[in-house]
Amino acid sequence: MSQVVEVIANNIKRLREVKGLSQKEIYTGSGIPQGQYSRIENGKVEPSVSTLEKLAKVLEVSISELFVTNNIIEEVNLSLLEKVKLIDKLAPDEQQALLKMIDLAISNKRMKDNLSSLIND
Amino acid sequence: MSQVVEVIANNIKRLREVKGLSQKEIYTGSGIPQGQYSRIENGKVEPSVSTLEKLAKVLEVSISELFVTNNIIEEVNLSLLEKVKLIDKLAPDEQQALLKMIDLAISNKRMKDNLSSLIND
DNA sequence: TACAAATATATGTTTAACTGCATAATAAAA
DNA sequence: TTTTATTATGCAGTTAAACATATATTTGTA
Repeated sequence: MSQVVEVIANNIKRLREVKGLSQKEIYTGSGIPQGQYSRIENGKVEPSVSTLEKLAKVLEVSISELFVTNNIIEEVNLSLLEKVKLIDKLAPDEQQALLKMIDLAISNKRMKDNLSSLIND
Repeated sequence: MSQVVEVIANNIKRLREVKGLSQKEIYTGSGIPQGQYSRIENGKVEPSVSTLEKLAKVLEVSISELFVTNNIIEEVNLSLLEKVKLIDKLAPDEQQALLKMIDLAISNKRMKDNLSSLIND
């Protein structure tokens, strides 16, 4: 079974305990059958997205929180984020020009990567 | 179909396009059958977690990013953010050049804003 | 332009996995 | 031991995954 299944199982259990909820409160509150919840918390099954949605709701968290502990915001370098906000405020033509340059640099990099993989493989 | 399905579909498509990847690059790179990928990007199915895992990998994001809707990040232009993040992958000299141009454009805008406020106030 | 070939995207069908219900096994309490 | 609560499992039904096939779009060439 996937690595993620275990992560999900642990996150659910952790969140449940942190909030002082019993298993019963979770599966009754979420409408997930008890048997299924048993399998989920034991990592015996890979829950569907809609099931995770129900669980996130009773646990009062976003679905994303069931997958990882480190949020997007932590990954993204803040100054970069500020920069993005600023670019967003530029005049359309300036914005376009910048984006074109970025695209160019990126596609150029991709070409290089493809070439090197052709050579090395 | 669940609300989340649409969110996922949109996020995947957006990330793919921002990174300048074709559908083919995604489904070959992820090992997801072409037909299934078509249905996913069109929001016709609710992808399993392990499928999302594969997609997140080729898109070079965490699974949680496939779910984002109401985050602080939503204030900023998501596509723009992804694009700027790609700068990270470039060679240092190219990176610097781009960032300099961005800064230039931004400071240029500031100057304009300051001037106009001088004039108008 | 017209046509063919190639590429890209969408859909029909079978197989495998999760869900939901029923039931069983286990543990706790009286 | 009997009762009750809690957790686990067997099985039918539903849905996504995988494979095969079809449709649509793009590209190349005369």
